[in-house]
Amino acid sequence: MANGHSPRDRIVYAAAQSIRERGVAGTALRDVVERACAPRGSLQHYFPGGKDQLVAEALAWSADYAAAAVARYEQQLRTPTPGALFALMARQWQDEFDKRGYTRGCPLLAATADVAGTDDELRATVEAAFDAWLAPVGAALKRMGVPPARAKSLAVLMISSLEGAIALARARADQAPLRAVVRELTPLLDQAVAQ
Amino acid sequence: MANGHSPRDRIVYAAAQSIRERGVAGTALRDVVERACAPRGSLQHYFPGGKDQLVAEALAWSADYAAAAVARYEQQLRTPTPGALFALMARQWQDEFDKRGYTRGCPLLAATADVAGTDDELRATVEAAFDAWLAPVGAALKRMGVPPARAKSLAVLMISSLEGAIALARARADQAPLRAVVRELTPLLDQAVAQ
DNA sequence: CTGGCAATATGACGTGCGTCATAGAAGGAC
DNA sequence: GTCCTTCTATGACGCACGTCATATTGCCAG
Repeated sequence: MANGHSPRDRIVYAAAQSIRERGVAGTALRDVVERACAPRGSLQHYFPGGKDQLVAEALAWSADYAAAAVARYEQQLRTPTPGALFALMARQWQDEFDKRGYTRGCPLLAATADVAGTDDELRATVEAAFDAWLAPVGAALKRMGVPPARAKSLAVLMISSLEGAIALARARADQAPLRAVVRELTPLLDQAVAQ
Repeated sequence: MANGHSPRDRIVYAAAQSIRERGVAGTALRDVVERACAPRGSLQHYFPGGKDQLVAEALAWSADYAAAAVARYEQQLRTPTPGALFALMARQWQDEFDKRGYTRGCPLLAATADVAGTDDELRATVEAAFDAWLAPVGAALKRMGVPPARAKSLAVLMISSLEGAIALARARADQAPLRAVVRELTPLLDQAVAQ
């Protein structure tokens, strides 16, 4: 963990990973700095806003990461279709579960479940994070030939199904939900280009 | 809250509601008994297994509730099709958000996000809860004419999309994700009967 | 060399948590 | 009545948490 990044970046990253595992309420700052191989004193120095600030930055980082991944997937595709993009997004999670088990989910979903109902400020942060992820998906769909009017709602469908399938996969410790969602959704997604 | 049910039942119910709002880690037992208008001493009497037992029972209760709701929806439908069933399931959440705001989500999803990665015993409980919800959906699809081979994966798609859309709706404090998912998924679901 | 600022180190404080110990009330069985 | 089981009441314990106060280091500008 004590790699080339700055202590501050490592703390944000470690916070994001902890949220993925245990949720926001279950994330302890002492544990985060330890994982980040960072000094405890750095917490109050880099994040004077306390836990809220750190969580907000972790979520923003996660959203940027997801958005960058979407852009990467789009470039990788030889035949760029919505279904293929969705399959690649799901593929990433299957690989994650393969390699590291089912301990980690999506930080945005975890934050939503934990604090969307009680902390409106953090809720707005999560909303912005989801938007930063949905936007590139919708844009990619348009470039693939999906009518602009449908691109947004198809992006919502993709993210919703993916998030739900990730959760189901974790709960069952089985990738089958991810495979099922991809299999069932691919025809619908690719059909949206044809018309 | 001090209605006709027994103190024990009220505690389980209040625990489920608290999990929906704040997640498992964010749920405090002192707060649960207070909401349930139940004596604190009842906690250690009815739930000698501590918080884990209470959470497990709350999740099991939630799953039973969801399963019963599915059965009710199927009966309500004049023209029973998969799309209409899904629309009704989503409709319930839109009404919930309308009446009570976006404070409460799905307890199963919250439990998955919080503890699926750390507590395998509770993870198994969540898995059982999801199965108890998926089973009646799959059975209903079969009765509507969906080929048995597809019924299960379509049920997974429905639950996944619904869960994800609920989360997105909470994060954005907006029902649009639920509407989008229903709109996009209805043709696909109803098409599964025709063939 | 030295002043000053960024960064780190470390201990303490108060709070809220799950849990436990122990005692008391309620009410039927006999 | 008395006894026993079920349920309730209440305080305390230990621990982990977020936060704060306060030193101390490292380092570069002047």
